[in-house]
Amino acid sequence: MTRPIAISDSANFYVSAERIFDPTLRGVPVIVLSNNDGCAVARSDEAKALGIKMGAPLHLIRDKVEAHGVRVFSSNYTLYGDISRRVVAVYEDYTPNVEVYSIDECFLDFGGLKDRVAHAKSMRHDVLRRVGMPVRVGIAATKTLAKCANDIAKKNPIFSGVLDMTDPTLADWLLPLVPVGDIWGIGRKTEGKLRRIGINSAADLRAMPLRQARAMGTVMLERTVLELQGEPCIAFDDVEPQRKGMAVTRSAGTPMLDFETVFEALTAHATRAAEKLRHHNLVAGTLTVFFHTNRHRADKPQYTGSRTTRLIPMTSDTFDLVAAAKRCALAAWPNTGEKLYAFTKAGVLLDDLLPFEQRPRTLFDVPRGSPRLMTALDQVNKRFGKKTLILASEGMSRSWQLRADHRSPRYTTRISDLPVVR
DNA sequence: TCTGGGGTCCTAGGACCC
DNA sequence: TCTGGGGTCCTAGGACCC
Repeated sequence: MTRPIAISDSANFYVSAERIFDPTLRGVPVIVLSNNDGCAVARSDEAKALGIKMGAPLHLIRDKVEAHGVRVFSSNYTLYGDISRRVVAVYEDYTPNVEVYSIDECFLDFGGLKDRVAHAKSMRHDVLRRVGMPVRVGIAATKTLAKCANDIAKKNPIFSGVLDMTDPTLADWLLPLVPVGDIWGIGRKTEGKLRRIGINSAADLRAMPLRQARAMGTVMLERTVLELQGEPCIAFDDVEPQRKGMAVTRSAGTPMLDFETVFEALTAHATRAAEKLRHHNLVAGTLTVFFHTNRHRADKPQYTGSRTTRLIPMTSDTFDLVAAAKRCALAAWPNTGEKLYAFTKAGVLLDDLLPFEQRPRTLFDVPRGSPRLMTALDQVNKRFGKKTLILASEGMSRSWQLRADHRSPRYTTRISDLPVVR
């Protein structure tokens, strides 16, 4: 038999992270908003019970929020990232192999254990005691089955947060309980297709002929069927893969009406992208810029601008990226009258990433950009705080900057954010 | 008034080659 | 009259994930 895999995920991760430091949030409805305070992306159980859906726009649920005194937070990624690292550190005490899958989920190698359930339970208690984060664990022969087990444990308190579904007989009993749309890898479109032919649960999908799965979906659907049958197709992978692209995109707090403002935002995004590249010791070969108007406003003029350019030689230099972004933005700018469009979102995408050492050299490999200046820039901004040194083209008005009206203190990473106790 | 951000993988189809 | 076949590479777009 293959090595059992566990997946551990945090309950309502962002909300639980907020609750660690503010006990008054426990037992009451809490939501955490997406960037720009747009949508609810995390909800406490109490908020879910009020009927607040995942991704609900704040302006559409305002009444409910006010009527029930829902506590509202802007997202505080600095805090969540730090809590996530602490949770992973506990997992690492319980298994030699951890695959960090997302900010709140890890796959764990649970091979060679005598009593997997006891092991998972003590891990769970330890995460709660040492970090304050409630987690749930699903265990099975494949990743997809482990996700199913986790889903069942989440919805049925009888399992106390741990379900080991390694036993096939148990899987026979439980898989009919998992709706087909809740299976890992089955999204809205595929769910629709499957339900139309009478496949409604994980047990149904497991029984689907492979050829039919391949024909209806892609190899991905075929793989999902095999995984449900207990045959691993998605490898356990605890080495971080080489990332292929990165993006910095933001909605604007207020609409951007002219080129200067859009370019200020793009300067900030390209600057941030360059910082991320240097932090990972990467260079990029392609840069794309885009900006668009509000798609939810059919009554307003719509425009999407987008241009891609090669970066030769490949670079992580802020000045190079900002210059390339400006060329793209100018080329994509609408040549109609100014201020016709209200742009609400802009972004910089980088592709063809390579480790700096593996970059292709030009004939004479003339040093490009200003590596020492970039090092100095990064050091100053690290020591004196983000955005201490910026390019002038980022501007000072920051009218495009996003809203975050409800952000909690960065309790674990910024001393000045800590509340003063008298 | 107000609707997120950052990823991965797969496929189809076009361009190009011999 | 009759006009191949089989590759590779690249890109755009779809679907999915959290």
